[in-house]
Amino acid sequence: MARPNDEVEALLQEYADLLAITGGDAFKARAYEKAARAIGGYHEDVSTLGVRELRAVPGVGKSIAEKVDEYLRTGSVPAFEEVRARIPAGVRQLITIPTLGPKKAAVLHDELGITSVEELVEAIKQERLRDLKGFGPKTEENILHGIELMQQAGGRVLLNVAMELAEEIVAELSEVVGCQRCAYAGSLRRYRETIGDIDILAASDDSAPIMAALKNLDVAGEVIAGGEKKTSIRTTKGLQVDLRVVPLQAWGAALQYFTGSQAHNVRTREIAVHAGLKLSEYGLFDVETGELVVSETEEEVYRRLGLAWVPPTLREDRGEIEAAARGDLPRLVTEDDLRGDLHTHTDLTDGVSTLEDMLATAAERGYRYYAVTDHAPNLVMQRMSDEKMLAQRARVRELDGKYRGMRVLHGTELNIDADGEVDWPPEFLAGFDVCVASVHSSFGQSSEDMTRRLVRACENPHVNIIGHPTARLIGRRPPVDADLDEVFRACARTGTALEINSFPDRLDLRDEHILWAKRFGVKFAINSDAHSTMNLGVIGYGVGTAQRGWLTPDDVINTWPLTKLRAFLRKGSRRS
DNA sequence: GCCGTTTTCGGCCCGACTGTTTTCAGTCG
Repeated sequence: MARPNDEVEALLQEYADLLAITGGDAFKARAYEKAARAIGGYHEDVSTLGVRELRAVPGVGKSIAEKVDEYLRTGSVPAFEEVRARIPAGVRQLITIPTLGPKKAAVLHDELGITSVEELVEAIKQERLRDLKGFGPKTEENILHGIELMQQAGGRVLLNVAMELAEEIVAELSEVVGCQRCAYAGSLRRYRETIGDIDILAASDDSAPIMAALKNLDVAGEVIAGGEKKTSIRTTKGLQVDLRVVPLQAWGAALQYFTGSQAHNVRTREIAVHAGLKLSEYGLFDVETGELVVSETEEEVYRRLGLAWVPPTLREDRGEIEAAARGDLPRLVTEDDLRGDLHTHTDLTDGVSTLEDMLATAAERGYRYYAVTDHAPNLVMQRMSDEKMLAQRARVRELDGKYRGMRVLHGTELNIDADGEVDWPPEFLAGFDVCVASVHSSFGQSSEDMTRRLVRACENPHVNIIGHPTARLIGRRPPVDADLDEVFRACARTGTALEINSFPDRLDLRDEHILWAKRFGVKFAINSDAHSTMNLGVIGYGVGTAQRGWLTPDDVINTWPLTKLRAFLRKGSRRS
């Protein structure tokens, strides 16, 4: 399901890397990087665009537009092939080793003829790096260590793993005497689906005790770097934690800077430069006088740049800068907007908590309505039967409104089979208040078959929500291959919502797909897919993902009042 | 290579830390 945009992004990034390795104009390499990012995040499918339209993509000029066009038409670009022929793919691999960048990789290739990570390890063993200028014993050690790390870990961890650790660290550091403020920033604050390292920011006049506290954490494995303003450790499990300590008066500028993303920061700094200002983690300064303009809060920094405060989940340079400048950033959906959860399980199937416990916990969260959606019989291992389901429904009706007045909906999670059919005949399905339908098998179907399968499920008048639409498991199973344009169109046409499944290893749909689907007029349901009372809280990760997809409360059916929701659940064809 | 109510030339985001250096290049975020 590689989007043409993703493919072109990868191609341009590769060329940028190779340019960096071959030396020459560093700005040229940066221009390709910038264009790569812009195309990766561009809302239109680049394979449908000609040279003129490609040039409308920010950062894409005549030269890159022509190369992209050529690539899309012929599958190759001579300029790229030429540099590829000179720099073996293995050399590019070298720069993925931490502490080894393009300059050192070039030296290794040019001086020693090294073309792969394996050859590099061998060369170090043979002490062949000893004579190279700029390579000392510590460099060798760092390279070997970096290779080791790369081999034992994919590097990134799931959002919840990083979040739990970060909250612990923030709590610990906040206790240090002299610590005036402490918070996590970085991709974690932006709710990216996986996290490469944890960024912690603290405010204090005396950084030493806070740095020491970080190094002394139980989870601290090794110290990667330790300075007055910045300290980096690696936890015993291999996750890097960066701590920056700034004076309290620089808090806003520092938080803005360390939240990123890099692309967003480049944009904000460019705006500063054009206004005769300089933006750094210490504040916004007047270039002429060197005087500090603002720095205490993020709001002030953005305002002085002529921008509304940008929610962290939007800071990816996907149009939020322009929207902030125009003053029409979306009013993003929040966890408080959610009136209910529409995909949950009990111990009747594979959940571990009873119906009563789930309802009690849901009611405590303040939900106004809540759907119980246990698995249907076609997932044979769940041992569902008509009798069990009807008995549960009777119990649900008894408990409806008994927990703080919360309305309880009776639903099910159907299984979309390889042909797009679901469990039970229509007359039985009609008895449910809400039906989620999901793919649980035959993940490897062709794009054509999978598309037909999902569209068929949407066309079923009883299917209200497509559960975890791409069925991916982050780091373990790729998304199914389908023509998402077709699927999104079918959802919009039939009044079928797409789920944003909040489980941290799913987060499915993902942010970019949400943005994409929204343009078709699709509605969404942010669900926990909870299998125990403990899981109901994961819905916060789904909300973060929805925000990354620019969703407002109106886009999300489980923020709606129950009467409006019920009307949606009747779908167009069954409107009474 | 891109881009322009400072511009079609001359800029391009900014700073911390490390390691190998005697004043700075490379890497990272």
